[in-house]
Amino acid sequence: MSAEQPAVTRKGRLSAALGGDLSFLLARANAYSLAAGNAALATIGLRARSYSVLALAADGSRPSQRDLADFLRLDPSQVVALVDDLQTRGLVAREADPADRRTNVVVTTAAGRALYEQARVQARRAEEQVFARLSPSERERLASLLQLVAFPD
Amino acid sequence: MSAEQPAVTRKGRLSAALGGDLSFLLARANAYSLAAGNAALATIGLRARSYSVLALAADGSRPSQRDLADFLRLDPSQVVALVDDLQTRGLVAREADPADRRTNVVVTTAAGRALYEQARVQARRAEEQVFARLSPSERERLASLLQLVAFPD
DNA sequence: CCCGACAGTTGAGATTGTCAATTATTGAAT
DNA sequence: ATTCAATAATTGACAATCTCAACTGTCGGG
Repeated sequence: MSAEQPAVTRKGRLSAALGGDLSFLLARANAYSLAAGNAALATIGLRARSYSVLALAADGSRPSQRDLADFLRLDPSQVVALVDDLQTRGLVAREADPADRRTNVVVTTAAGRALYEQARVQARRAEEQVFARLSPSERERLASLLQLVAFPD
Repeated sequence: MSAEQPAVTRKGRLSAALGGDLSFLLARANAYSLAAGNAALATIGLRARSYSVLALAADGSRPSQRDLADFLRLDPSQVVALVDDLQTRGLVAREADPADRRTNVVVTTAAGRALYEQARVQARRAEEQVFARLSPSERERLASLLQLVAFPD
């Protein structure tokens, strides 16, 4: 016990109402994670959002914009803006889907892949910092619990 | 196993890049939680944000706006807008802090407490739905892991 | 008394979330 | 073959949120 805290701390007092609220904890943890991610990625001109699009495009899975919208839980119109931006910067390209002419497949350029490699390092750095207090096994446990919430198939 | 899924599902393919990324899982889980919360609270004219302010004001801890900003991880100017709104609707009031004239203490009115009781029911309903796939002990485990991330004292 | 720090407020601009409407295309049912 | 509901992408509009800078009044220490 540190000696310089009041008997009832401010955080302690406020925790009563929302402190055990999973939704609140999720929101606050996410706020930290987002802030750290954006800060780390700012050095290379990306935001968490654009990084996630770049990452999905970079792994060769050839996602459609619809795929991206579903997976990232974004409105399709947001994906348009994100891909527009990355495309203008020469990091990704829209390719026609031979099987369906309505569909655009998003792929990375060489420059996009190169930047993604750098971005990954930064993203990892941010994640390391945000989840520093969790052991590897705790991180796995957290991931599998979050999976159940994030993918309620 | 349903018969109409391709051998490699779309989700499965995309999961490769970000699927194990704690930051991404956090973001996606939070998106669900926020959407469910806002939907449930919309019936009584609140959003997750205003609900959280109301909740903190309602439990008698007499938080200052600074306390609210820190706890909810908001910019102080956002708290101004939130309290303005709740105050205009007669749900909370700003009280002078006798110990520090710079500080406003946010308290609930009778109407605010009454609405909060209704809101709590809705918030619980939303939470129940978002975390339906977690057992009580899994929820506790998740909460304690998130605490470490959300409050990195 | 002075002065750096803090609480609250205002205002601005960027980012994100949400929704409606439009075009081109698809796939399925006539 | 033709029609038609559903889908992918896009555009546009608007609300909500985030982030920052500047300003006022107050506090607390030197």
